Amino acid sequence: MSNDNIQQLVNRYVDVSFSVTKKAEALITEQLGSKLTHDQLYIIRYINRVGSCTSTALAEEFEVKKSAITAIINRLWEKGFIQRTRDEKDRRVVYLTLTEKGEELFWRIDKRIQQLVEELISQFEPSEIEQFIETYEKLNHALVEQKNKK
Amino acid sequence: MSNDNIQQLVNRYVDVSFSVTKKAEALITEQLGSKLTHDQLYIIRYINRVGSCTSTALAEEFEVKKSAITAIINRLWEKGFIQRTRDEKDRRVVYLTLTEKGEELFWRIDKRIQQLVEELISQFEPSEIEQFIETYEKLNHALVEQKNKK
DNA sequence: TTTAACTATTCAACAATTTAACTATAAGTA
DNA sequence: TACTTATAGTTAAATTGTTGAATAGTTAAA
Repeated sequence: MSNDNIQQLVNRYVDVSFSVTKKAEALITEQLGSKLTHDQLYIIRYINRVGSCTSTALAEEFEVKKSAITAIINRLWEKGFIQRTRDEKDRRVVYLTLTEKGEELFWRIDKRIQQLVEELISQFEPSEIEQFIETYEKLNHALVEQKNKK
Repeated sequence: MSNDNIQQLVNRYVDVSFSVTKKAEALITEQLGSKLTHDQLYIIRYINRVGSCTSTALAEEFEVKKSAITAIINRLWEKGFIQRTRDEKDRRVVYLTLTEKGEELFWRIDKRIQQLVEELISQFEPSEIEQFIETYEKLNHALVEQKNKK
């Protein structure tokens, strides 16, 4: 593939992924109200999925330092969305879980997001969506490989 | 499409787009050194493409307030990567352009990014990439439509 | 000419991030 | 057992990006 072609592909990809992310987050902002930031929603979404996890796990998952996680968790804890529970066996470890209030909030926001997505994807063939996400996941895998090579 | 299917698609999409963005930015971080942040690179990339633009245009393009742009531009200006030029006809307007130093920096980083992408996309069929970006652009378009509806 | 609109900036407040230092706990070793 | 090293999490200072409100200067409209 020629340099010009690659240049064009990079530009198209960067533009469209940037634009889509921005627009999707703008849509979701209305659902978040002033209760959560996007990063906070991502964290809550993750904890909801795994049920319970540690700061270290979150830091690895989100590829940031642990102190960054502490800061976000503190804010969510102050708002009453997250609980901290010390492990009795290993007292260094703190397990993070959603409170009932946190679960309820996430459930409500997630439902609204699904409604928005439903409107959106009705315009696509299911096979096109499937192919799109598959290629995206393949790209993700290729990035992991490239990272491991170094 | 059933609710469960939509739920699954949303989850897969959010996960993979988040993951790819993180990993791509991690790869690029090494190229940026301590000279630029990612947002600063996005801004420089845009100005490089259009040649010259205003704060207002950047604020619209990046969907943030003008004061956020002023802050970023100030930092890039302090580092000597960006020039400000007042419009003589309409003295409210300030045109932003890259300095020679800014152009040279962007050129160097962009070249490295292309090399990285080249390694990556060699693993894909050109038609698969083309289809992927087309669907992505279609999604972007659908988001614009949905936004305008409101 | 006065009023309204627009362009950009400043400032205060907050969120997310990194780096470095620190506390507490657990595990390994001599 | 006592010393050392490693791990989990937090704290504090500094930087960056963000919003919202206020402001200065300029242009357009009434």
